[in-house]
Amino acid sequence: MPEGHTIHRAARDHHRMFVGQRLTVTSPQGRFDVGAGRISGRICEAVEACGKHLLYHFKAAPSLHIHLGLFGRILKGKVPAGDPRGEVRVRLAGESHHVDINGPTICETLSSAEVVSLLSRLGPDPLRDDAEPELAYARITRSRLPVGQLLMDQSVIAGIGNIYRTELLWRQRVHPELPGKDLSAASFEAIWQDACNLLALGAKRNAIITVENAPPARSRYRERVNIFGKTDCPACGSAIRRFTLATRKVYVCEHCQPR
DNA sequence: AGAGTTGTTCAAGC
DNA sequence: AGCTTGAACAACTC
Repeated sequence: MPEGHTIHRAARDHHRMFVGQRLTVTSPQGRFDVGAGRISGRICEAVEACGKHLLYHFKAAPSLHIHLGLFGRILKGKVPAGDPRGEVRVRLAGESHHVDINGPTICETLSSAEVVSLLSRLGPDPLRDDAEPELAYARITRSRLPVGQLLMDQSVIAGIGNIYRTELLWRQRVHPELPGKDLSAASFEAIWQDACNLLALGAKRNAIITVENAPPARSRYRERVNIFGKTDCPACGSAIRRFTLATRKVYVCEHCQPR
């Protein structure tokens, strides 16, 4: 479910809901230690996203660090909250709403020094205004690895996942197997700018949308994409090739994305 | 019902 | 040092 747009959307929403409030933090299954009031009852000062990482900052307490991984979910409801459904690692309850974090791969507290070290190992995030894209381009041109792999590396760019990497490369007509060191500055610029726009659109619409003039969503799965999971190229009609890159399936139109 | 998946880390080895 | 591979973890849709 989550690429960067999901996490940023949640961070904005939760920021609005929780900042300045005293949060009740519980761990229904007891699989996350919030014991001894480490966070519980503390004032929420900020909610922040960087790439796919979500951070809740508290007054005079460690931060809560969430990473949803491949399967994690964030469920929101009004207080009073009902019984937790599924693997709810942590529940955050404010005055009017509560949030359940289901099945995250990371759910932990971090000191401020640990927060700094987490953020420092992430690459620039197209959805953050403090992003420095030059750092990403420097990393890319330093490597012979395929661009399609580098775009998925969170220490190169934070927030891009498997669908966005496929779609960005198709939209900018770059072959995923192009070695990073051969990516032109112009192509990188275009990919970066496109990522900024698409991720922002995704956060706004709560769905990955990479096609122009997307019609309203019909099903629950609301993603609207060009070649991800498809068999034919919408631009030229030729067959889409799929193969594994960085342990994930990537799609390419060999005609529109020449090597 | 079972396969597939919008992710990451770690360790070991080349 | 740069890179590759595999295992482990998890929730939901079709």
